[in-house]
Amino acid sequence: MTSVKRACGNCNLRELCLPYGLSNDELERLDELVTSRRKIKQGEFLYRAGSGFEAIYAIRSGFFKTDVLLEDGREQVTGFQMGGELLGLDGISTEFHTCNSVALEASEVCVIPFSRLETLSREIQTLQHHFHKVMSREIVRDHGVMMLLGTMRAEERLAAFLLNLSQRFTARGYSHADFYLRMTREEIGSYLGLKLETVSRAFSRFQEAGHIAVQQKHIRILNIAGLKALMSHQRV
Amino acid sequence: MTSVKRACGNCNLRELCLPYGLSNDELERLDELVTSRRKIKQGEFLYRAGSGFEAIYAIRSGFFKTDVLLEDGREQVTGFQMGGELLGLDGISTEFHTCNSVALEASEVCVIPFSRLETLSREIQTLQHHFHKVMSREIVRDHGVMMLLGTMRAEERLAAFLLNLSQRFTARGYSHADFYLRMTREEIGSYLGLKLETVSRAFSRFQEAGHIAVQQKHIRILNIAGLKALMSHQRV
DNA sequence: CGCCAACTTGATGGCTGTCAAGTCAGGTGG
DNA sequence: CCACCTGACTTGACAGCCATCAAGTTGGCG
Repeated sequence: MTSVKRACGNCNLRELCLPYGLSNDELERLDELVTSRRKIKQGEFLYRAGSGFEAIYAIRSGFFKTDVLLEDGREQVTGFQMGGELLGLDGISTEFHTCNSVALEASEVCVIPFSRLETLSREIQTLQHHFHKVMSREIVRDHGVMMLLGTMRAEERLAAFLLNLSQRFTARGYSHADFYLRMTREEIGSYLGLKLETVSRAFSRFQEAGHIAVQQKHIRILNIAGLKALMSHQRV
Repeated sequence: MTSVKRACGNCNLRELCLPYGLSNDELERLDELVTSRRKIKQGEFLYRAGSGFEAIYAIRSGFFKTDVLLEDGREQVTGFQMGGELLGLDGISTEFHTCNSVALEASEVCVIPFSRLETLSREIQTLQHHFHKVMSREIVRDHGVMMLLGTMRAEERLAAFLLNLSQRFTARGYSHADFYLRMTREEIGSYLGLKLETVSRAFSRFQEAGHIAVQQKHIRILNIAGLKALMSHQRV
């Protein structure tokens, strides 16, 4: 844990994160709340299913996955998170986390003590409303994943996944067409409800079709329209 | 629309709904906010994807489904909702609803104007916290559906679905083992990522195995342990 | 340099989708 | 009151997508 001054005011992710829309005065009050950061090494847990819930976390740098485990060992990756996104919202419900959060690369998060966030959002309407929007956005995102898992075929799922990543990298100022995957094929597969071999085969077919260039985790998107077209095919 | 006094104070669903945990004084203040109700006939929309968001809705009686449509016509049912549950949380994010909400039987909902709910939850900490819990619970529920869609086989999905319904009926004072489905096989299938024929076959197999008795939409659970056991089988 | 995890590719099989035909139940109108 | 009609459901046959099993390749790291 490290402590910081001006956590949010100086953060270049603030437009993607909790401080969105706050005035300078309000930002300062949020800064008083976000006083500690945590560094997480690759492979380490930010929190585990079953652990007590006290804070939510804003990703300052790095990349995470969240997953749920069934008693029999089956794993479902529920999401991949990057800078500016919030982690831990699942814990509010029961005061315990219900999923695991694992860093897929060396990362740093801002710790946001939840009860203090609630206090502050009782005082700052903008903050309150934006927080509600963030939670709602997560629900909408989850509906998109259900759609993906419930109705799409393997190649559609992977195309949707790549387009989603591309879009989020763009929003953070990175290339939309050239990026490194932080997760393994198995983790992609778990997220998409597929086996790693199926993911690998789909990558290969995309490459053969000239839609992307794959070199292990290095992805270059060559034909965005081609990927988008893949998603409008009905299940035959 | 009808107007009411003492909307929540007299409602027997209040322990399952938004008023949970409020004092009598606080309940009265919530009652001032929940002043109108809406009756929805079977098959009618409570709201549609794309329509403006102004309020969330608490189900006073009846049964709903929510679904998302893809441009090419594919439908994903994202949930089935019953008394005491909140509808419309998806709309907070963008000020527009992102899914459709359809009554599966004649229903009645309490209209909760959202901006007024935010105002009140800035004043009543208990309400604020409980609302956050409800949103978080929805996120956790969605993760459960992802797990179901991503890792479970057809019979496991249907068993999980029946057990979930049973549990929710129990919480509302109905029989856990004898109930009527409000949705069609096709809607169940959409929710579970299966085709209606597969749902129908799974029902038949459950019946042959003596786990349930099916007569169209009338379901009797004969062997809960048998259903639960179905869910612990690894994908072969 | 060697080891290991991650990945790719091929062969095969099974679960579930698809297509088709038939059954059932509820509602309407004569 | 009953015949008819329609939507919902069931059941069977078959096929295809993806999982499984297996073997080989690549790249990173000690």
